[in-house]
Amino acid sequence: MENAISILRRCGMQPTPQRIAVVDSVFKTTAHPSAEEVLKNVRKDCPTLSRATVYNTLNLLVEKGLLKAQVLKEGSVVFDPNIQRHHHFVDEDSGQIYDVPWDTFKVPPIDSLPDYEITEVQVVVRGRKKRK
Amino acid sequence: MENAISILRRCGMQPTPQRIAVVDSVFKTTAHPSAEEVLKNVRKDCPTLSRATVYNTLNLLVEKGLLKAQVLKEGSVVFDPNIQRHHHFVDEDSGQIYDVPWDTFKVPPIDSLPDYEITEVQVVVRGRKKRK
DNA sequence: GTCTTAATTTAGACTATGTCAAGATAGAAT
DNA sequence: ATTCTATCTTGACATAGTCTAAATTAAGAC
Repeated sequence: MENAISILRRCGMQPTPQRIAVVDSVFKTTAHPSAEEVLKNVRKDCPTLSRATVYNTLNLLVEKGLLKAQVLKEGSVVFDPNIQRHHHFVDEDSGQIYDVPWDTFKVPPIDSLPDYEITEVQVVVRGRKKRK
Repeated sequence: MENAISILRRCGMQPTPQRIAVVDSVFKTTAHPSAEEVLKNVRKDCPTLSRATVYNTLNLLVEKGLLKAQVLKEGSVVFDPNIQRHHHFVDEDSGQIYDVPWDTFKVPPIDSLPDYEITEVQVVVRGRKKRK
């Protein structure tokens, strides 16, 4: 993983200890954490970290395009460091979210919405583990 | 639209005035309302309707399979009376959600997750109106 | 180093969505 | 009429997220 400090520098954010900790937490996982989960994780090392700082940092990173906010599960937005286009699989029992490679599905270009600018297309697959 | 009373009867729920009003509101629209929006709508006619009754009724209808809960926008689940499989387009500015016919996309069967039971597959398209 | 200013962080208040339990109410059955 | 069950309401609670004002921290000028 790229250095947290250089990620922050790259988008013109001062690399404070709080931000470094948030970036470390969210960029080193593929678990699609919510802001509250990031807060809980980072507070283990940095107990005074405030909720507002986590939300500010994550939202700034989304604005800068280094992180993608995804609406995939009930109750909270999750954050995805994978900004290449891809699909998602959601385990409806555990809530776990997995990336699905882009070329798993052939999504044709959308020509039927000429006065809209399409910002995102993805296939969302939901399912649960079979019990044998 | 099918009669609200018969919708309720069909899934073994007593057709009380509150439930009839909720069913009327959510089945006669294609606007994908949230529970809070349903509450607000129905309260115009039935001001004593409680929040819990709306949530109970909507969740019961989802359990019975007459309504589908969709996680498509930040902050709240929306309810969709269209239970045939289809895709969705989300206007990221207005928050409006539109149904997209199933055969707009060719989604191949998913063979790569043999120990999962797939409960839902849909393409989610997001975009915003072009300003000319 | 000190001062000034700008950026950042913090705590806490606040709002919105959603759940839950306890009591009140209404219907149906006897 | 009485009982049993289903439903509804109120209000408390939980969680996600935003906002603000004050405190901290860092940066730049001198």
